[in-house]
Amino acid sequence: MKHFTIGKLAAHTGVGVETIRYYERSGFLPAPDRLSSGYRVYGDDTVNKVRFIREAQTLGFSLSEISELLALTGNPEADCAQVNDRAQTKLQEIEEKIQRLQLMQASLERLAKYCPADEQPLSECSIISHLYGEEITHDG
Amino acid sequence: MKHFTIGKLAAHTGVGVETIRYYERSGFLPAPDRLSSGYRVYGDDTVNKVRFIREAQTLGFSLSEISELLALTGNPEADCAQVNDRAQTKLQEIEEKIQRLQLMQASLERLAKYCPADEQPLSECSIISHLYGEEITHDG
DNA sequence: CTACACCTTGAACTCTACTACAAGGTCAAG
DNA sequence: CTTGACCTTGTAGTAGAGTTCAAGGTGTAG
Repeated sequence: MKHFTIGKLAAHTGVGVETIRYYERSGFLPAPDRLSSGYRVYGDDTVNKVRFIREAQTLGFSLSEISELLALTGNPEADCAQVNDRAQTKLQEIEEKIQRLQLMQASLERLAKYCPADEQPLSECSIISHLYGEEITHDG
Repeated sequence: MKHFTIGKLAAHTGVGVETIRYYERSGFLPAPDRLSSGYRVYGDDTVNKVRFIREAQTLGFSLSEISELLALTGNPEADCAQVNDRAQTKLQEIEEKIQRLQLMQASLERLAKYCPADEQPLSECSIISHLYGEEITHDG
């Protein structure tokens, strides 16, 4: 197991040193071991943990939701029934997000299709009307 | 076209009156027409616009990113090439989000599978190790 | 043994996205 | 023609997620 100071951890994950301390302060990362000097020492598992946090954030999970995801792991006191239960809940949330994104995707694709790369009036080129089902009439 | 006061608009979209004024102040919604009394009057298109904003927020888009999405629409000065271009960019972002969510989904599903509803030590039940490719060894 | 980058703590500051409040005008019901 | 819900503006406060700053300790290269 490699070990990192906070600066190396920050460099490997692309976040600021302050952010990592903030995560610790806020309970999103466990308190690491310390050197005699007081410096924090992290294992490479923490690199993955931090990357996971950033990943999940870009997907619309708040830090406290990410905590719940992280809580599915690493707690040897919890039993599998509990983990399984929470995993199912999170899976539903993820499924919903995917479906909504796919709706948005389909709408944008339709928009792009009806807005090809030449000049046309754009009054009907609305992602919203595409999303909310008002039929457009460009082909008339 | 139905029309709404700010209160009705808020009720129809599930957001607060203050939030709608905040959206206007911040340029995410256009300034609506006013009655002689000064009351704001909205058309039902605004209902869809506000719903779209909330939808997109839960999908991890910030308000300023949502602005960009909304800017793909409703501007009769813009030409289709421009709209098409930006739509493609946004489509890529959406595609990435979907792929990451699907990765997360697969990991959680694997986690749930290896953590069935009976008691086991959870040391290996890590969504992170599932995501970041460390092979687990429950079947040994 | 002195630079200088990197570490420590704690507190203050910033930005985003609201949310609440104060002081007052509007409008429909009784 | 008053009550009370709903509207107006403007300002201030809050929560989440960092970010910056001050004052000082650590560690290593020259």
